[in-house]
Amino acid sequence: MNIIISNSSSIPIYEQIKIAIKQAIFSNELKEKEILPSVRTMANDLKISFLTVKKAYDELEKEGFIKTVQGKGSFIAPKNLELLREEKIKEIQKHIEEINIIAKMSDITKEEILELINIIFEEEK
Amino acid sequence: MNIIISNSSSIPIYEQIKIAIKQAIFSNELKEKEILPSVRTMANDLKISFLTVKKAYDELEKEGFIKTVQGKGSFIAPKNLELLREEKIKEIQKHIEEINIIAKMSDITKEEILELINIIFEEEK
DNA sequence: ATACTGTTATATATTACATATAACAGTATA
DNA sequence: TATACTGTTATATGTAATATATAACAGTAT
Repeated sequence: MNIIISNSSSIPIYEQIKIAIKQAIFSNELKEKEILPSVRTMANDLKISFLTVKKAYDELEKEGFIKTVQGKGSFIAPKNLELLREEKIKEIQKHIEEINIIAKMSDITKEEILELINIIFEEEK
Repeated sequence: MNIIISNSSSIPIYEQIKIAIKQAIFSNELKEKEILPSVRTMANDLKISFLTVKKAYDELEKEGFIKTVQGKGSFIAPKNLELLREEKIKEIQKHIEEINIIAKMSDITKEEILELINIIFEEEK
């Protein structure tokens, strides 16, 4: 579990931790039932407060990505690929909504956007 | 100039004002050299502090959308539509690149994304 | 017992956002 | 020139989100 955080980022630290863990789950670097670093261990490693790590873990648990047991630790939840996919689709939706706002403000047509998508998506084929 | 703001939104009030004015500029509701409501007038209308309106105006000026003269008021800047368009297209490109990365990581197909675009873009028609 | 886990409560600090108030400065005009 | 508008600046206050420090408490494993 290798996490790099930046305290100069506008993204809160606990959010950076959440993103890193989610990505590790998706890339299978963290597998089902695997134990995560304890809140204090990760806090020491990252030189931050354990309360910040706890906040990240609490939210990950609420979102169904991990399962925490007092006295034992936090574990990767039986992975729900569909959940991860839904998360990613939501991220994409947010980007599209942003694009929609910009496009409407600037008289950029859907056709122009589709063209950009074609160019960018085919680039690395 | 009709602006509706929500103080329960997660978007700051000054940001909501900026967005509303930018949209009014692009939709030509506000034309070049047209005067905007004074900071105090808009503050009264929206029942907010004039300092919040001033913050919005200050940022709009920095971004080149309006021009403020002490004692006179704030005016819509001579607009360079093509330049603004190019900037907006670049913003959209960045979003599409982000989408591309997420999609490739999560096995989300271009077709699924195009479907999302259709849904989101048609929503308010 | 001990040494790990997580949990909770209290307090403090910083930053962004928003407000209130007062005083100051530029512009237009009756 | 007095006035009534403009914008500007300084000071102070308040709230919420984020992050920290510290201490005490509770569960688990050996």
